[in-house]
Amino acid sequence: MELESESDWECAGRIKFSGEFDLSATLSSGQVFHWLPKGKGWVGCVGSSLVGVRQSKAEELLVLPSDQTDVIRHYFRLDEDQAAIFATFPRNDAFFWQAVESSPGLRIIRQPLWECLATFLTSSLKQVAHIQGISLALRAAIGEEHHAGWGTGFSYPEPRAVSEAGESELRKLGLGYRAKSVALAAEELGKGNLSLETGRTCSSDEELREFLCQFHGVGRKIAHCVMLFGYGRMQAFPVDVWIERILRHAYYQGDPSVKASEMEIFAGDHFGPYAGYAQQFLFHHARVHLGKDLEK
DNA sequence: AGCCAGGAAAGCG
DNA sequence: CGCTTTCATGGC
Repeated sequence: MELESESDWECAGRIKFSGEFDLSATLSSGQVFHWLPKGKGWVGCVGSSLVGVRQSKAEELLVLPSDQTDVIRHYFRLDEDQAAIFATFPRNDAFFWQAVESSPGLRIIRQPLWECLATFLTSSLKQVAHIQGISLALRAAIGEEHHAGWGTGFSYPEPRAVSEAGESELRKLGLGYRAKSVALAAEELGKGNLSLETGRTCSSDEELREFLCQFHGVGRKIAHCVMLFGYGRMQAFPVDVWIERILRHAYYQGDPSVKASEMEIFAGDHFGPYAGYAQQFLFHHARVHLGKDLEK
């Protein structure tokens, strides 16, 4: 089955939701890196479940197998009151709303914690296309293969499996110097005396960030990515090179002396409790629509 | 406080 | 085909 014909989706589950949602844009927006387009939809794993998803209408998703609809609804935050979130954004920021308008259907995904941490550890100083390649190679080499009549996919390997593979194996998969960080984190978590679940109980964002920064290779940027895409801390605002460029351009008249730390504070202040959500619009807009023009 | 290694491929001309 | 850049961090 190539998921190309209507009959391939006949037994799919159906999710009706309200608000803006763009499946393709969300899966290609640099928060998750392993989904592959197939036929009219996308195939990938959510945790250890192989899932096929297709946007059949503006406000409808088809899900294979049909018993994964709840998982997918949760994964893409389709149960959230999006209008209420949009209402928290600053109304008088024309630049920001232009970024929203260019892809209003972007949503923040709720990712499993370990694969989120490991993936962003491998993402440092790499391009999205490259992270995708490594991410898939790692899953295919160490992860578990899942089959369905309509497709195949690999789940992200558990910490134990990554730790057993070791740093040298990860290097062979193209992780470079990042292999050390991933191997160390896998070792730490595989032993079982430390769990990422502990982070869920942190009462403040600062506490959670400090918890995450204990891992080798995790600084503020990666911590904020895991907080936003994994823990659902919607105010976490990762400042990477793209965000730095776009904020400098839009809010600081291109002033090169403004530092990332200052931008972080400004963002929380300016965009509010869903600053991380706002970041995703700005990031996507910077990459897709502005690109090189931003340099000047 | 600022600089630089580390590591590989995509993205440019 | 070569050169630069790349969703950073840790250590000096």
